[in-house]
Amino acid sequence: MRATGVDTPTQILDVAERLVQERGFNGFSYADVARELDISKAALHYHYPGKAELGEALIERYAARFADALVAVDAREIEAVEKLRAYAQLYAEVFRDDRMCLCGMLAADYATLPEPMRERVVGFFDDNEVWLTHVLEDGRAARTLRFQGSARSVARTLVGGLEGAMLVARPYKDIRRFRSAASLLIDGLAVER
Amino acid sequence: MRATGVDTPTQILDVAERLVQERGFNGFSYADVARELDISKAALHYHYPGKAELGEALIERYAARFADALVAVDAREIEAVEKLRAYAQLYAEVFRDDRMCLCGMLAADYATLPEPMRERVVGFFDDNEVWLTHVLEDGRAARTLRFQGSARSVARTLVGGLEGAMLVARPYKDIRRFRSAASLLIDGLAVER
DNA sequence: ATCCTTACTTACTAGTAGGTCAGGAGTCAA
DNA sequence: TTGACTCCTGACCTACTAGTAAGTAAGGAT
Repeated sequence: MRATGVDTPTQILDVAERLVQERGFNGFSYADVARELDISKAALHYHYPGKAELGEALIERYAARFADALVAVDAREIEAVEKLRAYAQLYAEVFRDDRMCLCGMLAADYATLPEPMRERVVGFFDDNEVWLTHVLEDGRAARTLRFQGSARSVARTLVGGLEGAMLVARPYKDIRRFRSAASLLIDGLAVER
Repeated sequence: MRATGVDTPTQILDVAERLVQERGFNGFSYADVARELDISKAALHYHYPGKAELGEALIERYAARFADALVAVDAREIEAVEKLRAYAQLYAEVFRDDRMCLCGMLAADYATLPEPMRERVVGFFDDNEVWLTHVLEDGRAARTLRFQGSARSVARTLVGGLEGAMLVARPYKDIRRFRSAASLLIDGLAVER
């Protein structure tokens, strides 16, 4: 453990996470991470035997943090549309410093990922979809949300829409592009009053 | 020129395009392309001096084909909403055989791209945005489309929404996921009657 | 005092990355 | 029949890739 007070495995995850979110899974190397932390490549292999295992750990931590954030949103006594806005806000926070959603980035790299990573990426999207589906159903039942089609299909459209909004906004380095798209996607579901 | 009747530069673009759309710009190599075409890596360098130039040629051709398709859509005397559906259909065709939109994929790889490629990727999105903005404005004027906010911001939401729908649908290998999201995005703009 | 674990290091491997260069075969016009 | 041009190959280069082998300093347990 070094001066930062953060243990090495965590520091490795922090650096690798940022690199994957910025550059993609095939856009960074063990050497990149080792250089930034000023440790040897072999130290990385000590903590994470291979890139596949590092990738798995990355998704696991990211998904867990996201899941925690969703639980926190649920704990707030707010209307469904506000939960959707809070959900979009999670994405907006990720967008800062030119980062793409980790799993959105890995979805792009999907064809080159080892199988265990693939399963976790899909699991992340499934979890998001389930959470959004519940929020949408609650909102429809409470008549604060209105939409055509199944809650599930709207949930999928939202996940895709927000991931895509990040993807396209990133080259422009303009978070307003993301916010504008997120607002249009969500406001269209709100019952006017 | 070999038995196929297609010249080498075009064959190179064909293979490289598929590889980028499937695996990303950092997920394929000159060796991959050379192996598939059964020519030497040096032959690739003869036609495209470096990966950057190959990438530029890739985007140029892709954007030109896309632009031609948009002109063809415009030539058809159909309502704005049908033009939007035709636009989404262009994406759906790209989605076949596990391909992501070339520029959507390059948007993910954006941080690692050489500057000339970056400019062309942004140019592609700009062109799409402009075309969609015109269609949306025409539709609003003809009262066949209805939406909140500027046509420009809706255009951006559509580009992002469709790119993201492809991105997320690809791990599931399910074009219905894409079609469903595309329908929800576009039908929400149509004036009911 | 010894043994064992943790957390590394240096030095190395085989393989792949993008890229270069000299030259050769085929075509074509003068 | 020579020269120029196009399109290509084989041999090569340097840098980097993920990963491994062997060793070591520090610290706790017995």
